[in-house]
Amino acid sequence: MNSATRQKIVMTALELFYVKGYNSTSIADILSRSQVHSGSLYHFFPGKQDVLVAVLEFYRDGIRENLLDLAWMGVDDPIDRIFALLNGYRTGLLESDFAWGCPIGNLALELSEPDPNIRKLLDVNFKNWIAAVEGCLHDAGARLPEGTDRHALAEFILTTMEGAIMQARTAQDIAVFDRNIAVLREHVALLENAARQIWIN
Amino acid sequence: MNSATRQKIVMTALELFYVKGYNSTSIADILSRSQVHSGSLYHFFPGKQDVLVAVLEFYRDGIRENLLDLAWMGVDDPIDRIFALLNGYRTGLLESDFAWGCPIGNLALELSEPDPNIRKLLDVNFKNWIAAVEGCLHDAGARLPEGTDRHALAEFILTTMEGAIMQARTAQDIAVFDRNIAVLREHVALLENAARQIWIN
DNA sequence: ATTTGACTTGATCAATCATTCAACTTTTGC
DNA sequence: GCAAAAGTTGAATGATTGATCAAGTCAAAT
Repeated sequence: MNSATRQKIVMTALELFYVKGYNSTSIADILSRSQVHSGSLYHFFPGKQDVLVAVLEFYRDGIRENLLDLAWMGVDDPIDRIFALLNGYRTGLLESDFAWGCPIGNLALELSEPDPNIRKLLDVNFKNWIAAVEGCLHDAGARLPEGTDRHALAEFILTTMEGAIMQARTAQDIAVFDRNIAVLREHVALLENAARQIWIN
Repeated sequence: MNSATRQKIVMTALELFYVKGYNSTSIADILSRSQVHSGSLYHFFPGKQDVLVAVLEFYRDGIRENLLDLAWMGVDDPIDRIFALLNGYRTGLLESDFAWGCPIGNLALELSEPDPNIRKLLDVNFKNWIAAVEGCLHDAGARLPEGTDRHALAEFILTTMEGAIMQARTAQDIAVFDRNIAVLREHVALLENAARQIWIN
């Protein structure tokens, strides 16, 4: 059930949805780009929306090897890992001349009234990202003040990333992204400071 | 050049673009909802994109009276004003059952390769919002540490708002929004603390 | 070797898309 | 009061949309 054709469709759709968005990507776009005929596509997928489901499942199942492992290669410090992850998106913005961003974030805002199934897949993708960052924050241990809500902070880091991408793309200026990350860095620094203060007293 | 018909078109398009997005809103949608005939629409606008331009200009020109004045009614403290503004979006999410969010943010992510004119309008809308918040931060004076980059902080507050909306909408859970705002509140509190520390020493 | 079922081909479909236009009505300027 | 301009009406256009399907290919199983 995972033929080369099916994979070609999913990867092409992934690429197109990422750059053009879901609604602006036509089935014809996917077909011509992937060199697949419509009958084949509809053999594997009941409809366009099911292609999106497959794309979101690909993101969901591959977050470790396609995202985290790459961003964290050679980075061990848990706090550094967080900013290494964010820096991956920065690189994407620069390399694509602000065409890329966060594929999940784009779809989350584009699809206004998504199918419940799709909404859940978007949500689980966010949740997995948050869980990964939350793991880093947990690994940071006593470097953060006791009682810090690490889940909320992980959500906040996703928030910062999404908002920073949105603004940088619109302004077509990476400096906006950098300033946002700098404020986040300062926030983390303030937390680490507060944790040290408690330690001293 | 600003007939009742034209206004009806712009306000209807504003509403539809907000809820359904730009690409998912058809001219036929705008026409049927606004009870206007296609000839009239194309009398005022060369095409669909020009309707979007008019909508974005409406946002740009009305930020004071349509957004800030409403959010800041009876709120004088500059820091309170910032969170009152954010609370306005929270109310929108709740009242619309997560259909609303930030109209500019939605469009910014939906339109992947926008016309330069449109991109600039999106950008200027963000910039005006940031300038308003930056004004509050300026009014906060010595409550923030000397040397605080108030522009960067204002950008960061927009970032927080956009990211919080995105996550709350996707999770369909206002608690996500609240947790994000709580972390931002904590960051501001840490800054105010730091400002006081400097004052004491 | 033949049958079976998975897969491919590509012409074709109805629906919807943004847009056009000629005829018509109303408002404005003189 | 009349001519020009502004605005309205709604049928029609061609392009594109997502989707269908009958005919064909191919590999594996019996």
